[in-house]
Amino acid sequence: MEDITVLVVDDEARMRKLVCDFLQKKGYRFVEAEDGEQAIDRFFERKDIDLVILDVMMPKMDGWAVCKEIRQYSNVPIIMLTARSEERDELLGFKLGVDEYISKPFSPKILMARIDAILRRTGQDEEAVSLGGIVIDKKAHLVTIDGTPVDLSVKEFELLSYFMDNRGVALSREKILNNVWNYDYYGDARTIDTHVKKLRSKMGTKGEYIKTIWGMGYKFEP
Amino acid sequence: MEDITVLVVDDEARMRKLVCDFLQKKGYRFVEAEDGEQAIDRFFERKDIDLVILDVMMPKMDGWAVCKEIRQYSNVPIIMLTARSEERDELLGFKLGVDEYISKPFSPKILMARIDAILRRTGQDEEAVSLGGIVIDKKAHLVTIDGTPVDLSVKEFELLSYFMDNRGVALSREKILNNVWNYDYYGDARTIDTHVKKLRSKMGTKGEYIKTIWGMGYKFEP
DNA sequence: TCGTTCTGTGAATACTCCGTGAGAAACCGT
DNA sequence: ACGGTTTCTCACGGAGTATTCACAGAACGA
Repeated sequence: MEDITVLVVDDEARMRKLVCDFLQKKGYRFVEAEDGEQAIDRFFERKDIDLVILDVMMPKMDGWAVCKEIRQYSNVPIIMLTARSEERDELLGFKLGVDEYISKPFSPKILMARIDAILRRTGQDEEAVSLGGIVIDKKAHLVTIDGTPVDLSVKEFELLSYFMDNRGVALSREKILNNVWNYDYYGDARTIDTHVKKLRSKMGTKGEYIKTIWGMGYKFEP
Repeated sequence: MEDITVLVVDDEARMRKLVCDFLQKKGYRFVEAEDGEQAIDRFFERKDIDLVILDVMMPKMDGWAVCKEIRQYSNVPIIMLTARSEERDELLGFKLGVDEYISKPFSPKILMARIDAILRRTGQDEEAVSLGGIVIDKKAHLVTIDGTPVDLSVKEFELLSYFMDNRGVALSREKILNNVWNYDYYGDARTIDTHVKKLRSKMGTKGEYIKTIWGMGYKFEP
């Protein structure tokens, strides 16, 4: 696969190495973190993490806490590594938005199979998303509306992309800033508005898909 | 478990009945469609379908086409029923956004287990609270009464949300202020009344669900 | 019944938030 | 370095909302 980056979080170096070796063999890129805090830092530093593999038991900040924090701002798929598969933990995890569980010890084959399945399911390596006549091809960085290509800047593209990944969901400005802009970006609130304006105008009639929710933010709804 | 509606699409009446019987036993509501076109109609007629079970082989419009069409506008989970599990089909399906495959013949137990798993995973039974014809979807920031959407301001939305989370509980003005407004808000007591008034009027007949408790506060009771 | 207390209501006011355009700043390829 | 493009900032006007207030009328208790 091309350019899929996986964040591997585990306090045991041996375990990290094991997982990373297999990831490398499969052609994925990876980033390591040895505790929860580092994981959060790494995740928000880089904006291109496509999948997180997370150990539950860790010093400083355990896997649940990391998961919760990440979920505040991102829908990135998360695989949890647990020492044992306890039913209770699984329920907690589902609430927090964990996508998959693997209990140690596991065979790397299983891990890789799950990774593939999740990426396929969440469409990280999908070619194009199509919604109500709007086709957005992340890989080609191309957008067409009803067949005719639309010229978007990078920010506009990312904004539209974020909207389309979250259709029907009310998105606060804060959330949009944290996802489309850098995590630590503290700019003017009007910035988003300006980009939304340009997007809307470039989208023609379909610009109405981007709805304003007064006092709240925006929502994309085809 | 409450008020989950499943759309069952299959051209064989026998198969539909089999699936629906089990759905009913599990307490799910269901809608049937016997071909692709009907499926699309049913799906967009009602806006409350939480899950689609879709046969691949059908006259007029096959399962793939239905899936593609639905995916243009909705992220609803889709389970595909296939005659055989062919690798190629699975790949196509994943691209189209199919959430799960089950190949015929299958045991109803398996089907039910998958349904539960998917609903849990996609969290369709979270977030949206439904009471007496009023559906409030916090994620989409959307309220519908008997199917028709109602336009609420943010404050009204939060107030209704608070009421619905505390149905049957007598709520003092102080409590409402502390929960819906900032806890350091020291405004006029009439403020709440005004908002309740607007809420009631926007809710039509269902406005009566918000009952006044004289000398005390309000209570929401569908 | 009557007075008191509390609530419903409509209008007026104060306020917050959004859309917009112009321009500054950063970025990029040449 | 230069010109064009993209991104960001800012201030303003208008739209939409929250809050206040005064008053009428309902509920309650004596």
